[in-house]
Formats: sequence, C-alpha cells, structure tokens
Amino acid sequence: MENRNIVLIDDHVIVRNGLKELIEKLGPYSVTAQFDSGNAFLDALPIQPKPDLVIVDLNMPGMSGFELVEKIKNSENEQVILILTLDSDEQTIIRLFRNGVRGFLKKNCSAESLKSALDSIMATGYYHNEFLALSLRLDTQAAKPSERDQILMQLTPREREFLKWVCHEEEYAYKQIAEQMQVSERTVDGYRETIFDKFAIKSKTGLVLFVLKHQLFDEL
Amino acid sequence: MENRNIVLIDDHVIVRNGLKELIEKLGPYSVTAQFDSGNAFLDALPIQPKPDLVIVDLNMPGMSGFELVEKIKNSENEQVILILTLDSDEQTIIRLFRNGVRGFLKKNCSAESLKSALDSIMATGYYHNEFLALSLRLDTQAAKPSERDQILMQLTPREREFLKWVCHEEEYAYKQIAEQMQVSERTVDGYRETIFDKFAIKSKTGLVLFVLKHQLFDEL
DNA sequence: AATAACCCGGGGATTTTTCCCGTGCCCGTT
DNA sequence: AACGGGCACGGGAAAAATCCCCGGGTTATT
Repeated sequence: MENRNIVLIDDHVIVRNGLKELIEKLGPYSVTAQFDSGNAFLDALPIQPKPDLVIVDLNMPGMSGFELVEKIKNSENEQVILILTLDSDEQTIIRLFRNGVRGFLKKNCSAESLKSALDSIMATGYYHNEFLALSLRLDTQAAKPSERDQILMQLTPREREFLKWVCHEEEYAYKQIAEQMQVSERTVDGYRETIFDKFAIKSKTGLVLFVLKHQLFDEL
Repeated sequence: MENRNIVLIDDHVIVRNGLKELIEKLGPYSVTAQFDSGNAFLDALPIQPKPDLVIVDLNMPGMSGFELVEKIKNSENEQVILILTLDSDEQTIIRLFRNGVRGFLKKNCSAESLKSALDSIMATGYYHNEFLALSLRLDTQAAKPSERDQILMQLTPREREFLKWVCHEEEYAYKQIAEQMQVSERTVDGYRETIFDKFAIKSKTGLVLFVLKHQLFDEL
C-alpha cells in the first residue's frame, strides 16, 4: 500500500513534531504538512494536494478546532478529519461528529490507540471508540434518566407547574403566570426564588435553558 | 485469544446457517446459539451464558429487531449487539444506536465487511461505518432543513451571534452581551428589536424558546 | 444620486425581573 | 408541642428588559 498523506494542525510545534515522529513510525504514513492554526490550513487548502487525513487539535487559540471543522464543512472541500482533544463535553463531540469528523482521540492516548485510529480511518473511513459512543448515548433523554429524575425529585408540584408556564409559548410574564396559577405575584416570586437557589440559576432565561437542556418539559 | 461466543437471531434458518459458517471461517468465533425470534432469545437470556456478541436481524415477524433491542436495553442484561439489516431509514438506525447497538451491517455486505465488523466490535466494542455516519448527519440536517434554513436566512450574522449569546449557559444580561460583542447596549437593543419583529417574539425568554424549538443553536 | 439593508449608538421612559424585608397557614414528623 | 417544608401573601427597591425617540456610518444595488 502506498504511503498515506497526513496533515497536522496544532498550535504547538512540539506536539506536531512529536506526533509526526510517532505517526511515521506506526505505519505507512507521511506527515506531509503542518499548520499552527486553522487559518493557515484554510489558506493552503486550494494549493496543496488533498491529504488522506487531517488531524486537528481542538483547543487552539484564535480559531478553535470546532470552528475550523465548521468552515471546512461549509467549504466545498471535504476533508477526512480526526480530532485531537484533551477532554471535551459530549455536546461538542456530537456536534463535531455531525459536522463530518471521522474520529476522536484523547491527546494522552497510547500509541496503540493512535495506530488503530489511523488504521481504522484509512480502512473504513471512521474511527469509533467508546468516547463517541458514550457521548451519543448521553445525548438522548433515554440515556440520562437518573439525572432528570434527580432534578424532578427536587421540584414540588407547584414548582413544576410554574416551570411549565415559564416555558410556555405565550411568553407569560410572572404577573400572568400568577393569574394562570391563581396565586399572587409574590407567591410566584417564591417559586422562582427556590428554584434559583436549588439549581444555581440566575434568570428567567436561565430557567428556560435549564428546562430544555435537561429535557424536563415533557415531565412537568 | 480465546474463541468468542456469538449468538444469532434471525427468523430464517438458512440465513442463520449461512452466517454461522461464514463467521466461524472468519476468525476465532463460535456461534454458540441461534434463535428464530426475539422472544426465544429473551426467554433463554437468564439461563445461557452471556455471549460476546449478539447479531440481530432487524426485520423479523412478530417482535422486530428494534423492539428486541429496546427490551434488552430495558432489562438489566446488557448485550453487545450488531444489527443486520437489508436497508433501513436513518431514524431507525439512530434510535437503535442510541439504544446501545454497537454496529450495523447490510445483509448483502461482503465477507470482509463482516470480518472487520466482528473484529472491530471485539477490539473496541464498536463497529463504525459510513452507514451510521451518514444517518447521524442526516438526523440533524434533514430534520427540518427547509424551515430552519428559512429562519436562518432572515438572520444577519450579528443577529446570529447575538442569539448565541442569549442562549449561552452563563445567562448573560444584554449589558454583558454588549461587552462580549464589543458594541454598545443600544446596538444590542437593536438586534433584539429586529428579531422580535421578524418572528413575533416578545421577550428574552421567547428568544431562547425560539432558538431551541427550531434547533437553531448549532447553526448560529 | 437614490434606495435599501445592515451596522452602530445616545437619551429617556415604562415595565418586568430580581431580590430584599416581613407575615401566616397547613401538615406530617419527631 | 415543637419543628420543618411547602404554600401563600405583602411592601419596597434595585437591576434588567423592553420600548420609544433620535442620529450616524458603510456597502451594494439600481
């Protein structure tokens, strides 16, 4: 098999050099170009031959790896991308994957992991590890019933009803919610306050974000 | 390495036998049990040793593979599952994966694909191919692209950025958003106003609901 | 040159939200 | 009988959000 061309994008030259040495020892791979920023890569896109794989550091100053992936996706120039990351939350990983990323690897992974990632991407186009699988399952309500239940447990019936009104399409003000719930504004004030305290929320906007983020709405 | 125990669930005995022969030729795998329905497998669950892998046909009379996966997931008895399918829509695949399925394979796949699927699942726990990748990407984009795109078209770049800040976890006040965007509060006032007008929104709360309802956040 | 669309910003007013202070009732537990 | 939690209610005040007024600039299109 011919040598595969790999491009590295990372702001640290030390990391790039370390990776290059490691990668070229692992198999028929050649690191043919390195860039210290997403912009540098994008600038070079039209003039360089398309690599077989682009390895992107997620945490870079200026344009983050995430932004870079989005820009590549929106360009006409599809790339096979492997993400290098220290640790990242599930949401980011899911979004990256949906933007066409082919795999994720922790920066502190073993050489064996790196090798299997490279081999897998070259063979099947993708590298799939528990990192991603876990994230995807966390993405759905079904995966985190415990967290949701734990939140719901801490809500009294009136507080749940209050939250339902807060997230109502009609965008009720507290005064109107008070009317709907047949209590005084001051009482509604109380519901808000206790929920703020319980979950470290600071604003009505935060309440909406909280409910939707934890997908509580259907349970209220 | 020891032989891996594989269980087949498919309503066609011919398919099962063909698979068994093929699988046992491909590597250190033994098909230790076969079932012609999901129910038969569920009945046997408590009494048989847990297999290393369960291969499930998606299209079965009676209980479908999908139902079976859900039941397994809701039982206490987790299984490593590979799905065999003729062709299936993206939604089903996504749901299956989120229910813990480790891989998908077309029924008419090559022996090489089957082998790499088995090897990959045994090695990393997952098998990942373009089949799934495509589905996941379709999941977000095909959801309601027309409606969402139509909304996005009506937003200027600054308005999108503004919306991103409005829905930020930190619950920024407009004053803080103005700081982040490097403009005056009055300018932010303008972004809000125009968005309110465009989409008949009445409050900051409404903005959050709007963004999340139409799943705009990832696109901003 | 005119028009439109986007971007930017100051002053001021009203409403809403947020946060204090307090009160009391009911109910189940201890 | 005392206690805590949930529920309900009130006054007042600071902060934020909302809604007006008004002006300016750039850029692309016509």
